[in-house]
Amino acid sequence: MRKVPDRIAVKLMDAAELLATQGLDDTKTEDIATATGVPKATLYYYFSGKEEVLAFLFERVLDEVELAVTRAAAGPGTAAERLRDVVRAHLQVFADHPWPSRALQLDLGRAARLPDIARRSRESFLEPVARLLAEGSADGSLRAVEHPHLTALALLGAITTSGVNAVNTTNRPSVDTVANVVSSLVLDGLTTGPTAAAAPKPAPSKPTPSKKGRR
Amino acid sequence: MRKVPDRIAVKLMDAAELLATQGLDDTKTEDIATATGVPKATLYYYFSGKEEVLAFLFERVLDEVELAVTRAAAGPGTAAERLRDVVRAHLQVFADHPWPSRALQLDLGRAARLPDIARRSRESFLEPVARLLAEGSADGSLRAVEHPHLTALALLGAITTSGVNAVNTTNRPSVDTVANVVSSLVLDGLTTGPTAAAAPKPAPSKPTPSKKGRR
DNA sequence: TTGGAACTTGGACTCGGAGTCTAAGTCAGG
DNA sequence: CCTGACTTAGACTCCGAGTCCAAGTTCCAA
Repeated sequence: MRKVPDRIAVKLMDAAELLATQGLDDTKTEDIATATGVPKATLYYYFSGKEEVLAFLFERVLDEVELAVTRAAAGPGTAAERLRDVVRAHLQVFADHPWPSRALQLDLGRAARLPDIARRSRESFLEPVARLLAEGSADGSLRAVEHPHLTALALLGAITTSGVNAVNTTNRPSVDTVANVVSSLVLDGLTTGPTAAAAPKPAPSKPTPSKKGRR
Repeated sequence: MRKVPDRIAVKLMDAAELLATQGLDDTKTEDIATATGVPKATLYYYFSGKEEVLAFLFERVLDEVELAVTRAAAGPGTAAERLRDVVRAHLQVFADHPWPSRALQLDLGRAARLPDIARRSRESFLEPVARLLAEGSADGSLRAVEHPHLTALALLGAITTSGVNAVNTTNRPSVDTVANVVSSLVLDGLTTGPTAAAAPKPAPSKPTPSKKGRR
């Protein structure tokens, strides 16, 4: 893939709406050409085909994510505060590029091969965040986690899924709303105070057959 | 789509490995025919094409998810405990069907249209879980959340992403490991104790420029 | 200024594979 | 048996991805 001129790159980001609404394979190369105003032959001059166009979008978005995440992770404040920033920054990228984000969610496997996806998400998100978790454990703002990489992966899922799908609901919530929901989910947890949380497994926990009566 | 005989359904679940490794469009209908032993003409007798085969896999997996989630949510114990069960049960379904799960992650947009995906995940997961959150707030085992639906969505992302991708790493972690990571992430949160968590927004929070010194 | 290299584009072409169709079966149940 | 649902091989159509080329245009370095 040759270096894509800005003129074309911008138009492609716009044309992502097509890909997001129709899906990649209901979109002919000609459709992309028509929608962007970039002729088919020119597209083939820069890309090996449709999929590489999607791959290009993928890279673009991921580049922004990487930048945003790295920046937020390196910011001021405790690790916990920076983790909050990371969540918000990541969601902001999706909000800035709703169509490419959706197109990627729907045709992820055609934007890149699995090893590339794995590598990219590792470098752009998982490792920075795993590092942040370690720092949080060191500065005391976060508890130590046994599997930082897996934890980061779960967090990535929470962010991407809520980020991409929130765009799609009838009354789209603001980035701040989504960011708060996710942050509060992963930082504060769902259990009430330390009471329940502090006791992960006090006993084999019989099914608590007693207090059935509600209210 | 006619009712698919079990004989064929089983073979298709197996052939999902093809779809997961090559992707749907590097897999010709003939390949599926060869891999499953079900001739192309027979496939077309039951399905309108490749995509409907994937859609069939999609439905199958989602049916199991729905069953597992509903069952876990209706089990005994506090809402918090049941939420833990929901996480584990959902992850177990992915572990039981690693190939279909991966195929779906990679070609989600070809397995179903966005509205269908939204509806299915709403019915199978989001609503049961949102209900569970409400119950937890009622029985005191979970704190009240402002956006239960969004929270459930984030949780769904955490589960699916970690569930599908954990399968793929070199040393695949056990379902229990992943379940514990996710549960502890969303139930206990990442912050240390109630200190940080208890103060969501005490003030407009200036960037805390002071305590820069670590340790 | 000029030469050439990189870029741009229209339009014609090939070709693989999705999906259709048919006709010859097989099988189950009434 | 007879009927209708299912099964299958194989030939066929047709769309659209990707190739190719030739005629430009732009840009830069010598």
